[in-house]
Amino acid sequence: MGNGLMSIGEAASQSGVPPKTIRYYEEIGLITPAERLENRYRAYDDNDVQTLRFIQRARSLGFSLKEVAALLSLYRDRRRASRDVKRLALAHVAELDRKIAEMKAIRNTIADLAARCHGDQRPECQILEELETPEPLRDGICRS
Amino acid sequence: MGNGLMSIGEAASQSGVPPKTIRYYEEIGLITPAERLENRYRAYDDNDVQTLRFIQRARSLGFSLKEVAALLSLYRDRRRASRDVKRLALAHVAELDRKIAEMKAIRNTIADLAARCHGDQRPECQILEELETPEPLRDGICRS
DNA sequence: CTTGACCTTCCAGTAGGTGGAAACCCTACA
DNA sequence: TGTAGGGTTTCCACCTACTGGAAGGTCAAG
Repeated sequence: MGNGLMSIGEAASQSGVPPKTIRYYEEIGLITPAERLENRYRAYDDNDVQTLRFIQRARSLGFSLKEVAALLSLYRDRRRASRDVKRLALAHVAELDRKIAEMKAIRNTIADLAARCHGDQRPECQILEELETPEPLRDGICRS
Repeated sequence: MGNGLMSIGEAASQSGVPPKTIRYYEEIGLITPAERLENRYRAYDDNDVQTLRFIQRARSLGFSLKEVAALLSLYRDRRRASRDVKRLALAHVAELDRKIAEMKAIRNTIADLAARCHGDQRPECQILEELETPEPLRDGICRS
């Protein structure tokens, strides 16, 4: 293909998004359906690869596909206000902060229990006892 | 039901596990199939509720259903060594630590980008620019 | 001419449920 | 007696974000 078009495999290796995933993104309408060659193979240009790379990076930063779709439409809109992009990013940060706090609390609860378990041959185990009948909550412990 | 048996709805409200989820747990074999009354309704006793509560707590601490199944079999085994329980708990703590670190790195990357975006009417946006063409990695930034 | 690496489609499965439909059961109330 | 409501039963579909595999088409090299 000397005309700036490439196969799905080439687009995959240039963007970091696997072929299967590219087809999936097309199927769910995240990207516009690729052109087809005579043999029905999908054909991509550098612009498509750019978009795929954009998606790949947004995903690696933990944005959901829905958020990626929003980012993409902002990305393509030359007139967008940066305010809208920032709002989306800050909402994501807030969500991450929430999840991190939750996981930390859970982590500490389990680490706490594990510290009180001898961890030897004997059957007595504070961990199972707590799961069976929990003690009253202490600070930093989250049970939703 | 005066005989210590209760319906799925009652078991649900006593354990905190919704009826649908109880049926689901039965379907996947996490709990043993409930007894049935003449009318084919499921019937639970206090022991079943205890088990459901155990599951509910383990789930709220982020254990996967597979891990919960392992905890349950340890829970039911009076001869188990507390070492085995502790190992499972500590593995979970390690996994949580990994995820927390990953999320923190991602969170900081996005917060960083957002700080460099004006967030006003203008279209220029550092966030989209970074997604389009990333700068070299700096410390604390994770891109998998 | 065959081999192997691509590509195509479709179907199924992952985790952990949730929502809804259609039908049955039981009780209370008019 | 009829009915309205709340439970319960089953089954099927949907959610996220893919991934694996099967069956078949295409193409270039040896």
